[in-house]
Amino acid sequence: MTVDDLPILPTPRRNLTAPDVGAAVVYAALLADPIRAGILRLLADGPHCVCEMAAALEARENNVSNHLARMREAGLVRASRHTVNARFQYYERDHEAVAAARSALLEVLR
Amino acid sequence: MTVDDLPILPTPRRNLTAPDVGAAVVYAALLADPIRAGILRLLADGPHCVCEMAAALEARENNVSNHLARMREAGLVRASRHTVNARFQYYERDHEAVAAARSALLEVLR
DNA sequence: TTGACATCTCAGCGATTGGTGAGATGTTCT
DNA sequence: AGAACATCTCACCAATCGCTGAGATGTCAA
Repeated sequence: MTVDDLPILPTPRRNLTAPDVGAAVVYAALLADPIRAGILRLLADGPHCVCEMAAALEARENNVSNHLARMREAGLVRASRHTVNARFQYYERDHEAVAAARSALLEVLR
Repeated sequence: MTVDDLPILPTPRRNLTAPDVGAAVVYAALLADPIRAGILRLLADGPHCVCEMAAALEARENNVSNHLARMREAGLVRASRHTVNARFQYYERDHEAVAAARSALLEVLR
């Protein structure tokens, strides 16, 4: 559909309902940072500890930890200490939350 | 896969390659605002003029116009005056750019 | 136990961002 | 031509955001 397919003498429709994009905006804001997006991309291939991700992303560990805290609160990732070497905190994605993010964003870009 | 499926005595892999999330971050930043996300969602159903979208989103027209300018520069939307009533500037999505945004974001959330 | 390592938390700062107001351009109608 | 309308641009301000540094907690190894 191009613009010229519109009805002749268009009168702006001023009573359109506002789309609900709240969830999509929240998830997009989380993805809108190279470190957070990099973390999510890394975790797509399986769990990683903080120092692994910091090295891969060339960022400082406390910085990565800060971003992980935000994504943890948003429910996108989950942390658990490894049972053998508890010094490392391993992060993994919450697949349900990631699926929710995916569908919320696809709803906007549909 | 859960964390306990990891190899015993894990040694952090510090030589992982950094994923390229540049495009996804740019598109996510554009979606990370209720007005811009609302615009994209509205345009999914066909072209709209600025005043229509401003009314639907309950935002001021110059504010909507500002956001449209950013999305225009990013190539996500395109504007053209209606041939009959040239007072209205009709916006439509650039389907190729939207598809690029979709695949960049899905690559991160894969 | 001591030291090294991995992670977390948080205050502070510089940078970026979104909304606003005002003014300018272009279009339609009378 | 003049008035009303639709849109655009831009400087300004307040709010938000990301990075840093410092200090604290917890874990392992010597």
